[in-house]
Amino acid sequence: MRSQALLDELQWRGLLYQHTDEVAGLLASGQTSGYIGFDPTAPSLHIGSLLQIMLLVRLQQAGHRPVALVGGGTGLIGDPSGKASERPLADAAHVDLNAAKIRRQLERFLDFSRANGARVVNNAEWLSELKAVDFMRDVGKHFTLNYMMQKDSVQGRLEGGISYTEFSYMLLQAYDFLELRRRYDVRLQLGGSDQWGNITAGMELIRRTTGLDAHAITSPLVTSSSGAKFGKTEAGAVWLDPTLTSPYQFYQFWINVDDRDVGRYLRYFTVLPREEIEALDGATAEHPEKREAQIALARNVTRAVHGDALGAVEEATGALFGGSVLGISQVAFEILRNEIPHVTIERGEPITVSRIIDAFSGPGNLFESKKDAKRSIQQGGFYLNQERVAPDQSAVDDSLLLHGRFLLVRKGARNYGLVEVAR
RNA sequence: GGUGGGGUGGCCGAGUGGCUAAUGGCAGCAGACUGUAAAUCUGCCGGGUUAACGCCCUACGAAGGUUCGAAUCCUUCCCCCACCA
Repeated sequence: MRSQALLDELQWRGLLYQHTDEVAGLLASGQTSGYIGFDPTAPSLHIGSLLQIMLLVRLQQAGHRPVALVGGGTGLIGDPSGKASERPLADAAHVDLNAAKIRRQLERFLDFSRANGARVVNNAEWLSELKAVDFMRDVGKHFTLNYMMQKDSVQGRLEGGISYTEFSYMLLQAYDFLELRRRYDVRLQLGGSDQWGNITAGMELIRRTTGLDAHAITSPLVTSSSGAKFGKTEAGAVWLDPTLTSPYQFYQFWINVDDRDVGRYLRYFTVLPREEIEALDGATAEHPEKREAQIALARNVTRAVHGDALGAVEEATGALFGGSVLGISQVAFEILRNEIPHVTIERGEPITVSRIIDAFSGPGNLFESKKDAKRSIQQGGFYLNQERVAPDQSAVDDSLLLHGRFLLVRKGARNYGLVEVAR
């Protein structure tokens, strides 16, 4: 019944896309193990993978053992699922390095101590040992070309081309499932809906080679109401690694979620209980301008991913979006310094608009280029201490400095930077 | 291996010798309206420099060449697609 609770829970949260018929029986039969694979082609997981991580968390909460598989082996091949075109091969050194980083990210979400303690494994462990001839005989023989060609991941690529390497990917993932079934009695694989084909290939392989049972659950693709790809911002993906996406930017991503999406995201990405989420749904419907649901979402997810950094982030957010600049305390500025783009100017050096622009221009900075900055000023989108800067303004009066040394820079509605005069 | 078609800015996609930093759409940015939302309207949307007009640099798979001038023509190479072998 505990198991039915898991399926009900996933169902209510909108996380159940497809599953095998017997999965309810499996979950009902007692503690079992389920796994999800994570791709180490990037040095960090992003919020797309966060949904998968949360699936493992929910699995563990329901009393089962979560197994996170880092694809140190499969990452060298490349999963064609959901990809429109062939990707360049990743090099082994990077994949190794990434796998180690991703392992650490996964570890902070899972509990390793309990009876149903989590496990993190790397498929390089067995895939790198695999001999081509053995693989063809032991794995390849169980799949017909016809079966493989029918998979969506392959179908989608017939027009644009797919290499034998990526075409074979599903067999490696199938083999992973088999290995996990043998080694750790893992009977369930979870994943995004695009993984269904790979997962069922694994079930197929397990049945044919061992006769044992295997099961699958997939979650829907996360969408956004605006039609934009979920998890992408103008700056690129939203990463879990604080050096790639600062905790402040991370929090801002969630705070800015569309009213139409926030209820869904609360269900997907937090472990908040049903009543609480439903109350937030009501809050959004009644006084959306208070953004209570967004705040709850941002707070919970940021805490889960960045832990203690949440306090500083909220302090910084309050300072920037809370009210007058004069009310920002010295302490808040010191926090802000670490959360938003920040430059230091020598004391005595004259502060000018162009000096500030230079400091904040560059790829990935507040302004992409100096041209971009000039444009912004021309269009009236550049502010110092929340005061719009006129196109012909060049000097900045020292008296504007807050606490004698801080100057708040803003581009447009919500992009901030901080100038600090060295003491 | 052969024949034919194709590779254009973040994406899609026009453009077949000068009027092309390159039509259009999407995405993005700024302003107005707001709630750090959505929708809508307006403007912007390779980079450097300039108060500005402008000037310069880089760019149409890669490298060469023809030409006063090339995304557009020629050569070689790489990649993709279709058919044939």
